[in-house]
Amino acid sequence: MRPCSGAVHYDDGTSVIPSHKNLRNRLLAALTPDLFDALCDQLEPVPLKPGEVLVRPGEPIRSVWFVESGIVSAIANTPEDRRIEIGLVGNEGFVGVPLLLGVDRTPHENLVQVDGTALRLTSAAFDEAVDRHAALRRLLLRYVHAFQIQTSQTALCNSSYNLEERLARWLTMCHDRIDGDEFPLTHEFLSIMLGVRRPGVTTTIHVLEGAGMIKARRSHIRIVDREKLQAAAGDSYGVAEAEYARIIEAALKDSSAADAHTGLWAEPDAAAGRPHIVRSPGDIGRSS
Amino acid sequence: MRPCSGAVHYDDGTSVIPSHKNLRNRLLAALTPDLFDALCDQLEPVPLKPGEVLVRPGEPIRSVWFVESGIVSAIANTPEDRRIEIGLVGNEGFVGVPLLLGVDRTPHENLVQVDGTALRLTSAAFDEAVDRHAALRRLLLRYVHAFQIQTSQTALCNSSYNLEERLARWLTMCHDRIDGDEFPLTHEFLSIMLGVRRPGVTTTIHVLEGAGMIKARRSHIRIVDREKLQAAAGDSYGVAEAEYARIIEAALKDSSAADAHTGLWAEPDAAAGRPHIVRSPGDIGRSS
DNA sequence: CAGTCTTTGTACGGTATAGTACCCTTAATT
DNA sequence: AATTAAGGGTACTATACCGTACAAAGACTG
Repeated sequence: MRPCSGAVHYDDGTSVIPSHKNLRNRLLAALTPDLFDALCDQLEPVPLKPGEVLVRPGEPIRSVWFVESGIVSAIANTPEDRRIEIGLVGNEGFVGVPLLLGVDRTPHENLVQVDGTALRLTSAAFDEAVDRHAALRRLLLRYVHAFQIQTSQTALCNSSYNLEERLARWLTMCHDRIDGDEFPLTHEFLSIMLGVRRPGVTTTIHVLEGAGMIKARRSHIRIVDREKLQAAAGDSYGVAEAEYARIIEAALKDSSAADAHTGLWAEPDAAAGRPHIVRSPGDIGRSS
Repeated sequence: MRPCSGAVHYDDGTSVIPSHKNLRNRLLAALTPDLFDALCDQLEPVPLKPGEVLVRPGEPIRSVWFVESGIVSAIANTPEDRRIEIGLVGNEGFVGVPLLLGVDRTPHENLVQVDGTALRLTSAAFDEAVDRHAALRRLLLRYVHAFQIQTSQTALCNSSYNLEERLARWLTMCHDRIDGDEFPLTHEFLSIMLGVRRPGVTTTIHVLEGAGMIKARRSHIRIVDREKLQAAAGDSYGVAEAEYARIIEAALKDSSAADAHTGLWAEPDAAAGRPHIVRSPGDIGRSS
């Protein structure tokens, strides 16, 4: 197995050369080692800094990012600059979906929310890879569907769930995408994402905190009782996560290990060299 | 040019055998005659009846529908049966996007809203066609992007525009997808689509009617002043429509007529045998 | 340590929409 | 023509959230 072109530096000071064995991105991990090898040389490990804009509205998308850690927001906006978050991307997905669909730019935006790392592929290399490898293309297109469902569920939540439920959903979704139980987050930022007033976020956070679900520090939120938090989200959480599990993860279990025909690898996590919590969205009731 | 396997019956009593010359679906019309011919035999003209459910949540999608006339809603829902519309499909699109993405079912629903006709393709025939014809696949994937933008904009609207703007947007979008200026529509139905109370729709319709934008009859709404209506929608209307124009329509104009490489046909409307209004979404300020 | 900026806490009136109830009109059915 | 159902109009209170303002607390900066 060939090493990739650079090292990924983790928060704890360790760094690794990405290989199929220590991948944290679940899409890449689902590829067969052969297929991953074919991509490996072109994948460049890059840090994701909070506030960094990966995709700017109306400007050509130059790369795709397979998120290894951290969280990236997808944001819709209007000419008069109203904005709202329409989806989250963590290590279960990738940023740059329009390129896969043959579109070079989009009116939307991708913004790093929680810092981390990604494996970056130039648009040219990506185009070539999906053109050449049907298994890769098929897998990523399934992810497009999953993301479409996430967007739609966000739309539904924004209009028929109250702020408490939506905030609980959002925090639960973040929790799915990070290691550990705490992440940096200001009320101001949250208010933009959820499309509500900032003081509204403050008081709602107090409600969740009062119920013992979370613990808020300045610029940080820690998930204390994941189960309760998810219950507070109600049915606003779950549909999109179940769909991801069905079409990305369950599909892997169906195929035999390293099935040459599908090009997908059956048990990515079993081979993971770096220990990390396998945080499956929809893994309901997981204890922290 | 081979005729298709059946006839399409229009409301006015006429009926035609679909061919590339009288297509009303803008995606199919964008294909080269050669490519359309290859599909033609498998396209079955079917009526779309109001209330008909084309895609049921969680059940296998058996066909795709290229809409020729009428309007189909895409609806998101939760287990506890909250629902909201996340997009409209008319003759600019097709129903059954998940199949293109390699997914056989979806938690969402597709419901006929305004009656019309479609050209239906079985999922097997569709799979084979997109597998064989890269030009078709590329075109339809671009539509997936356009639809994703529409969904996202809907999400944005639902949370940051008031009912009057959203209703104006919705009616404008319907107007883009029908012939003429009137379509059947109950307040009850609208209230479900927009995720609001039925009486709220009634009073808001009165506002738009009072401003001379629309005329409401029992179960029907007629667009009287499209320009004003669109202005009332403000920036809630336009982003998705501009994106469709950019990636589907503008892309056609860039390529030369019947460009064998792209497989797309440059000027579909120039060859249209049946006269109909070319109603381009985003054709701002068109007079009725 | 003082100054300054960011983030968070709190308050208060204002408004859009929810929830509900009830009645009237129009259309379809017999 | 009488009956029934569907669609639409109106009214009332309730509430979730907005807009705004301002102060307190925490975190950097010289």
